[in-house]
Amino acid sequence: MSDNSSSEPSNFIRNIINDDLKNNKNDGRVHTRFPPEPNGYLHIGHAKSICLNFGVAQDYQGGICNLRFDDTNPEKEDVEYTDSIQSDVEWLGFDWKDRLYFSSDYFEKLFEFAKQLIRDEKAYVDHLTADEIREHRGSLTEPGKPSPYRDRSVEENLDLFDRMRAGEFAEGECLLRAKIDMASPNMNMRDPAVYRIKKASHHRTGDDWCIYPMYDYTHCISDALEGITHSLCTLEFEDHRPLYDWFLDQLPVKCHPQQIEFARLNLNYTVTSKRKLNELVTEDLVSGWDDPRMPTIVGMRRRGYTPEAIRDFCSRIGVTKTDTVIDVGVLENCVREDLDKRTRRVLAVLDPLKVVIENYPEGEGESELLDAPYHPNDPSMGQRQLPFSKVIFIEKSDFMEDPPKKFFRLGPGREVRLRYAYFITCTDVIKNDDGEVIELRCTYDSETKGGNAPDGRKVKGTIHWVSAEHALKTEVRLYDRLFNDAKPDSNKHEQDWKSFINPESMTVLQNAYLEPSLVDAESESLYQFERTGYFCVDSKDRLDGKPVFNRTVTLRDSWAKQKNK
RNA sequence: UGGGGUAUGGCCAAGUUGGUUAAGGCACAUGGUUUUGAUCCAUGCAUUCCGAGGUUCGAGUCCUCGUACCCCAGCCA
Repeated sequence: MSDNSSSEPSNFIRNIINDDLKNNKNDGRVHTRFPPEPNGYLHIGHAKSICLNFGVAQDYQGGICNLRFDDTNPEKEDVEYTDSIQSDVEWLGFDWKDRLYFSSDYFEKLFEFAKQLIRDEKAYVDHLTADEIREHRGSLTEPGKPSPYRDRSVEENLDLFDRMRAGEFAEGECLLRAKIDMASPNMNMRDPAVYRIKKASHHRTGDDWCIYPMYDYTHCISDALEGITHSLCTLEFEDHRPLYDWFLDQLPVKCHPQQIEFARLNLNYTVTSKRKLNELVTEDLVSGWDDPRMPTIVGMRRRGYTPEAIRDFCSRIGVTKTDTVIDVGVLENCVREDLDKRTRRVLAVLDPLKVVIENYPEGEGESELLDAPYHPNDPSMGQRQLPFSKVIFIEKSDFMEDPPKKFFRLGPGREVRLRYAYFITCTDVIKNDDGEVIELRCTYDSETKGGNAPDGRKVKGTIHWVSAEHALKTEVRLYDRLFNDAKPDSNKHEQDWKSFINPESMTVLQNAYLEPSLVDAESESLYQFERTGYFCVDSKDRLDGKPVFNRTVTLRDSWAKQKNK
């Protein structure tokens, strides 16, 4: 196995692994795992962990990464989640090969190990109630007190534990605890629970068990059984490391993985707590886990984010132990960067303004086809033909009756270029009774076909358009950030975080006119609508058989900045 | 003095055992190219590394004392 030689930036975890390799620790193996609990959908925060665990493994020759479900709490878990998680990890571009594991597969071994702990007088069955246990635990500044059941005999404990498994006790009546140190300054070491009674059926083991092992006990042993070398987890488990090590030190396992903690991902303007995401879904504040505004993998996918962009994002933000908040703009920028090179450009008018070209031939069938490349900087993407005719639509925002000095677009008497078509000059403005501009009259210069004037005259603005008679009219959804506040997830907003939901996070346009080539756009396919943004075909909804488009992200807009000055 | 962590520009983040000019990305600013006010290209952007002392020829890197913030009292993970 060789040192990390990829282009991935160095980070403290890679440095540790490099050192381990140098010292021939773990016989030169690098073996990680991604260990989600199947109790919800994966989100951008998980993507960071996935990219780290799978990424680190694949950058070392022979390195491997397992997918393991930490499924020790049947009340919260479900196959819906084991399925979606696998599909998400796969979509992100990672492959666990034949190494799909479940902690529940180790239940029998875990049970035997627990008996070993009892025999070694390292665990006991406690009959205190949950409240009593809390009282005995002490506080952050005061030591705990031992349970009166702490010194039961090995025989009694063994018997009681067997009877727990046999279902002789009610939930909460008793539990198995590790016997460590009730006075430890580390709360996790004050005789933590090892097994509790839950008369719930498990999504994989059904009703085989009525006692279930706790995370701390299960996780380290699962890692050891799988031969994991580096067990990467988030910072809040730092205090659990002594316990992780304690269990493995007591038990006859040959492998003792090294737990290394890194900071979880925080993104501004978004929430990533499972509880909150769940609330958004159950309270119908969004359309589901895959609502394009959700920071879930399925949501981002439906929004048009690509695995490449998400992976790039994860590598850009780095891996450290510093508690930070990443600007969501970084993610959006990764998406723009990836989409810029991979999408075909098309013309789409989202907020239409009718334009009649008065000197263009009139009548049925009076139209022509204009060549238009799919990507100005990448000829290999080919081209299509755009139908042009007397009546077209342009973007309302591309016309101003009284334009400021730096406005390059259309105005009374002004000339602009219609992309890949002709120069047009606005000759008349038609308004309704409310004074609202409802139609423009223009003339075109037939010499400028394709967009260049033979006389060499220049035009400042180029705008997009769509032929009215040929346009594909369909639904386009404009998505924006779900929250207005930069920190909806902070403690301060524990109560009112939902009040920061951006009322304009989704705008449905029923009146969008797209170039006709888009009728056949495939589900999930990505485009750039020139001058407005990147869009993808929604994977679920259609409108009268026609594709519906979701805005993935806008284009950078220096004009908008200019305006705000 | 409960315990465990973290502090490098607006946001991230390199900085292998102290060695000479503090990487890179994002953002921002300014110019150039451009039939997308997009892309692309160029340039600029920390006399300073939470603070104060100290060691040293030399410290972001070592020592001391402070300060701020995060995590921990589920039979959740």
